[in-house]
This record gives sequence, structure tokens and C-alpha cells, in this order.
Amino acid sequence: MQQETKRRSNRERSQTMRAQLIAAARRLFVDKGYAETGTPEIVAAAGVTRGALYHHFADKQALFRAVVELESSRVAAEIETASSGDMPVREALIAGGRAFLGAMREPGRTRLLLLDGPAVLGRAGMDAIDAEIGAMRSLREGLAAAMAARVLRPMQLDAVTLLLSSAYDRAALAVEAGAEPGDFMAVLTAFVDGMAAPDCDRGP
Amino acid sequence: MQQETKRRSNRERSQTMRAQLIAAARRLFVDKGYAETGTPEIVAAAGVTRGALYHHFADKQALFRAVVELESSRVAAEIETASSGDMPVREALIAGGRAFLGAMREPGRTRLLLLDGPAVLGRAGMDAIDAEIGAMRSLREGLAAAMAARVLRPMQLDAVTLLLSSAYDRAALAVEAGAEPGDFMAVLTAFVDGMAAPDCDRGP
DNA sequence: CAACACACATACAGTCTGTATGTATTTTCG
DNA sequence: CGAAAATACATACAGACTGTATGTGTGTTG
Repeated sequence: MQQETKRRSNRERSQTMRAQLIAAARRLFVDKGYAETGTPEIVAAAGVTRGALYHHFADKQALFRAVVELESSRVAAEIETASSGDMPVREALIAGGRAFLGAMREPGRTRLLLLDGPAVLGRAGMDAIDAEIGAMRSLREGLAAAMAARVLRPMQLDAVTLLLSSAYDRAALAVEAGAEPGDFMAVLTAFVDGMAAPDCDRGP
Repeated sequence: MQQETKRRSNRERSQTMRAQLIAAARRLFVDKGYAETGTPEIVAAAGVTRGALYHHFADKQALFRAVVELESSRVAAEIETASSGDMPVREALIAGGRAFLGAMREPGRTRLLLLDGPAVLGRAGMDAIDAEIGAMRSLREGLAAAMAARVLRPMQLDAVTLLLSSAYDRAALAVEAGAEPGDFMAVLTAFVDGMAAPDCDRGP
């Protein structure tokens, strides 16, 4: 009986330890929220001590940030997979939005990204993450393409992106709370069409 | 030199004490956020002890809820003052929205109502307050009137209210961060017009 | 005016965060 | 290869905070 979990390189040890801590923290942050989750509980769930945590992360907030960044990138990946095909810009926007709502049904994502995230990291901090590696990045690109193709009227891109993104966020929260996704998709589509170039052709 | 702050009725003592605690807590919650503000600091600012706090409020969260409810009602009052005149329903909606953005420039309101509020009280708890005594109440009524007047297409009222409300919230955050209010009002107006009844007459 | 309820202060127990310090393992380099 | 340095992690500690229990004085009530 040999213990094969010996002789590991430092890089590998760090990687797996960080992953373990992030995974354990994610579970608890999702279940109980950031404020109600203590670091002793996190390290117990990960099977290590607080020394490991504070060696790899500056503080509890830095660990939370790592959890949020990972989750945010996963949501973005799902969206880009769903809206990558070469479809018309308006339909790509709608498809991306639908994919976002689907991705946000993964349990805990709304709490991490829409409730605790802004409060713990600040709205600016959360926006920075969202705009760089999160869903807002895809949305912004889609909107820019739609404006370039004259499908949408020219408007301040930042403003449009923020407001539409925020509406999608709230829709994700409502859907999680049991609302009918169709009702919200209808309104979101109306929002998009409200910015359409003025030749007045809404769908059937 | 008589001390005239003697002989006070119990009801009056409670009222002023609650008001003092709420005012002191508001200042600190706004400056440092809910999590970073301790109850010792709050009672010191109010010139009393923690005994008073825990006599009038079940816990720190209950005090925060009282702060949020007061602030929420003040915002709603400003909105209803601004959109009460008998103007056309669409213009009343726009005016109410503008009043909301104005009211939210009062320092600290975005943090209380849009960042810490949802995280501390939960989205459902915050929605309950907002829908009953906050800005969402006015918005919902305005939208219902617009649909009844066939100015807006019939859509799920809850969905429309939530999504538009959320977009206004984000606009308030952006304006506070230094963005141009006009850019955001333009997009918000486009959202409203996207739900307009299909006779295709947007303003100039 | 006596009994009671209320408003508030003080004291205490438990828990959490961040840091300082100690130890074992890995990496670097003469 | 072996000593020195760096890294990974554990343990111990100080300070702070929350909520509760308890004590005291002031208004209220029968």
C-alpha cells in the first residue's frame, strides 16, 4: 500500500488547493450567503486549516472574488457557445439572452453574481468582472454589431449595455423565483425592438 | 437652569430614540456599508449604548430594514409628487422615471437600496418593500394605467414592472458613478416605446 | 401607592477575522 | 549532491463584534 498522493510539485499543490478552497467556498456561499459563511467552516469543508486559506488568498473577500470570477467566466462561455453561429444580429442577441437565462438557472449563480457579488465587491468591481470575462462582454459585442449593421439605432453603447444587462439580470432572478421565462423574454424582446432602427417592422 | 429634557412620556422616548438610532445608522451604513459598520459604532454616534439598540430592534438587520424602509418611502414620495399632475400616461411614465433618477442622487440611496439592501434583506425582501412603499409601486401603477389606456401593448404587468424598474435602478447607479443622465434616459425611453401599442409613432 | 411594564445600561459568552509564528516539503544553486 | 532559500501549510494569538442575560431607574396603571 503506497500513498500515491506524495511527492507533488509546488505548482500542482497550489493549483489543487486553490481549486478545493474555491469549490468548498462556492458551496457554502451559495447555501448560506457570503456574510453568514465563516472561514472556519470553509476550510473544514475543504479538509484543511485556515492557514492554507490565508496563504493562497489575501482575505475572505479575495476568495469570494475568485469564486465569482470563475462563475462569471462559465456563464460567459455558455452564452458564447449558444450565440456563436452565424445568425442575423437581432436573432443572435435574442439567442444570447435566452442562453443567459438558461445559464443563470444553475443553482447559486444568481446569489453569487447578482446579490452578494455587487454588495461585497462593489458595483464597480462587479461591473469590471462582468465586462471583462462575464456575460456583459458578449452582450456588448452583440449590441455593437447590431448598431454597426444599422439594425439598432445608434445610442450610447455603454448605457444600452448596462441597462439591458440589468434587465436580463432581474429576469434571471425572477425566473429562479418561479416566474414564467416566456413572459420575461417577451418584455426583453420588446426592449430590444424599442431600440430598433426606425423602419417599424416588428416580428409577427 | 432647568433641564427641560426630563419628564417625557414613554411613547415619546421610544420615538425619538428610534429616530436617533435610525439616523445614526443611516449615516454609517452609507459611509462604510452594512457589513463594515458595527453596532458599537452606531450607538456611539447616537450617544447611547447597545442596550438601547437591542431594546428597540431585534438585531442589526432589523435596524437596517428600518433605515431602508424609511429611505424607500422618501424616494416614492418624491416620485409621486413629480408625476401626480394630470398628464398623458406616457409622459407621466417618463416624468416619474426622471424623478426617480433625481431622487436617487441623494447621497447614499443607491448603496442602501440597490447594493446592500438586496444582499442583506434578500431580493424577495427588498422587492416586497419596494413594491409596497417604494418606487416600484408608482411604476407599477403607471404601467397599468398605460396598458389600460392602450398606450402600451398588454404584457405581463409583473414582468414589465420588474424589468423596467431594474433598468432604472442601474441607470441610477451609473448616473451616480458620473455617467450622463441623458444617455440613459434615451435608452429607457426607447424601452418604454418598445412596448408601445403597434401604431408606430415615436416622438421626434 | 403599590405592582408592574417599559426604557435603557452593563456584563458576559461565543464566534469570527486577520496576523504572527512555527514546521515540513520543495526548489534553487554553489 | 547538499546547504540555503523559498514555498506550503498548521497552530496560536489578539482584537472586535454579535446577541443575550441581567441589573437599574423611570413612567404607567389599577
